[in-house]
Amino acid sequence: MALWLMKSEPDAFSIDHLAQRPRQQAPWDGVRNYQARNYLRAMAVDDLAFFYHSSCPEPGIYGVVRIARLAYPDPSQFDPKSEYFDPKSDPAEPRWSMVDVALERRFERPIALEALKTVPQCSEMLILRRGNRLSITPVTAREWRALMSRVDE
DNA sequence: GCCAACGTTGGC
DNA sequence: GCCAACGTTGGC
Repeated sequence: MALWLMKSEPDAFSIDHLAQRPRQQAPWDGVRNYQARNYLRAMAVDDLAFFYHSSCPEPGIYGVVRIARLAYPDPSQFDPKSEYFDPKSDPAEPRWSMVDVALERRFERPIALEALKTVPQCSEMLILRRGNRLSITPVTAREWRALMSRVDE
């Protein structure tokens, strides 16, 4: 089983939005970066991912989601009215993928970015790298354990 | 294929 | 709002 971190601006889509969806499940659409897309396609059902809020007053990890459906074409790429519309994507060979995620756990106390930076086992995390803009990144088992043990303290 | 210009991201 | 970082675009 692989572990991930998925970033979203909470104004657009937050862990609270996910919690309000039927069955607390939703498509993770709008990824328009090739490397992030490749990570989406590498995900397996039941992989777990941290849900990270960015561009907000308190950036950080707000909970955990489970991958509920394997990557499939993101319909918004073909919708001219969508902000994610991509006129260059060929319906015969869709360029952009998405997965479905289901809420696994919402942290009572989120792990703030500020706190994340102080965890020694997490010093190599991609999210902490200056200028990193990837919205989907792999997380190691060691990083995962270190963070989950903080949550459960 | 190079690379400058431009747009976007995201913490602060 | 600022600014650094980085991906994408497009002229050559």
